[in-house]
Amino acid sequence: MGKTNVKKVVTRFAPSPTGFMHVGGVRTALYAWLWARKNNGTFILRIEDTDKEREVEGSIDHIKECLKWLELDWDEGPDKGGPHLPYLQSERLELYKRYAQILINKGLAYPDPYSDEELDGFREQAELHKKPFLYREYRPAEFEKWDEKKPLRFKTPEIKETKWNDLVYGDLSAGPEALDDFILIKSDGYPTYNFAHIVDDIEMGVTHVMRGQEFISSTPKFLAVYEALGVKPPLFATLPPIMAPDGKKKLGKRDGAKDILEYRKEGYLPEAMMNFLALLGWNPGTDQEIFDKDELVKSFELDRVQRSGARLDEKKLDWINKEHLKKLSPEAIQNSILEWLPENMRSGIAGKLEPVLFERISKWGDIRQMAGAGELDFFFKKPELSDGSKLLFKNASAEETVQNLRKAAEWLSGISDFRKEDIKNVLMEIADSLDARGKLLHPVRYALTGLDKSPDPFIVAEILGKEETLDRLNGAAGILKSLE
RNA sequence: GGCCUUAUCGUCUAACGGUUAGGACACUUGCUUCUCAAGCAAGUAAUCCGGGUUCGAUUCCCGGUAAGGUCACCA
Repeated sequence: MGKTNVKKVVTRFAPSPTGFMHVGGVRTALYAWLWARKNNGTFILRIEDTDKEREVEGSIDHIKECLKWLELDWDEGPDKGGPHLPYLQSERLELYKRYAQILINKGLAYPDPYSDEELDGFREQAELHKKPFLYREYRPAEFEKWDEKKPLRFKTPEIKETKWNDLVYGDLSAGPEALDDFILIKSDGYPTYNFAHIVDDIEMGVTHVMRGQEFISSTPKFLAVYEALGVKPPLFATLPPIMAPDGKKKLGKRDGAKDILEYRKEGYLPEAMMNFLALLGWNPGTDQEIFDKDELVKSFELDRVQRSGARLDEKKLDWINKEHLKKLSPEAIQNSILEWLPENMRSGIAGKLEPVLFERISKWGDIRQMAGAGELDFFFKKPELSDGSKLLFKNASAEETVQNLRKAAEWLSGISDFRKEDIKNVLMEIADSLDARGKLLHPVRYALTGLDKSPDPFIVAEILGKEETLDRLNGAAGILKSLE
């Protein structure tokens, strides 16, 4: 063994429990997890619950549920323990006060004497003069003693330009405007994010901090605190923003960001989601696009993380999901079919649906719209053929389509054992007598399912049974007839 | 408004300063199929603009422009 001077990699995911998680947060978690796993390091889950106002009940469970779904296992954190207990910031208040005291003793922290109104006034002035608001310009000449009732501010030791290195963005810098006397401890006794995360990252030995690009502008403040504390800062890896699918704005809950667990409901595989998220802002530099978990861990590199924002493209997700579905073993599909079905379909007819789903999944990699979006409903109730013209195949006339549907119904009624093989034979026989198979098969499919795209009409007919099948075919013919 | 970041097909992206600017998704077409979202084959489509450095810029520098972020007792 050589020297082990190289510090063990420690990363963390530190969400605040303020509601559901969307792809943005989960991608940050994924990258931190990938980097830890790739380096045989430690991945910590830490809950940053220092804002009592915004806290949403159940969020912590939700966060854990998301990580579990994607199999992002944490080595330290809630439910798991570890050498740095507790992992909820709200239970670490004494620690933050201790660190605050260090700064006070150095003369680098002081209580804020101003009222909210006074501060608002300062801000208005700044805006009026089209200048950034800088609290330090109003810093009191002499510091009072902190009574723990007033907010405690950091006294920026030196106003200067800041330069630092980022693992993703390279050399970064910011002007002196980025430095200000920000709040360390709020008047309610809780620390701010700006302070708490630094203390915890130090205490927990975090070596790599991954977070969104919105933190670039506050990094100079963080660095000033590290310096004041006399601690070497960790390495920063800033992640590019994820943009909303339509607009150009950063993806946020307001503009339709989805709860990540919605995707689970819609039938996406966790591995597909992981694959998709990994590629949203990173690429391996090869043509490979489909990765399983192990391949991702192996291939992931911070220096191939993208710098520009990426738009969320669900079409790509669909494709990746399909590729993963097609790779599933028959056993895995078999075991999962019932689970993927909507709850109201799991009993009764579900047994009959299994082969349909099985084929659909293994051959087409298709489950999402089948089960998730309720497009299996046609098995349970007659589809509404609201637009009768959709029964027509390309340039087929209504008249000939009515004839074809009637002929199909008539011929099918002659089958005694209503099985998909015979159904297919009969229908194909009629179809082949026409110029285009589509002129028969399309209207039959649409009459039975109300969909352009569906499982094959033969097995659908078998499952529906003879009576229902004939009923739907004749019904569709009737609708068309009335359109003429 | 200050500070900061980013900029290659519609989208995600590749390209030691030298490539017919590559791949994937989406789209279109053909074949096959079961009419289909699978498969196979093909096609359309991009270096934001203007200067500079260089024998040569997608690539380096400067300036515009555009987009995003940030200036909270939110994280």
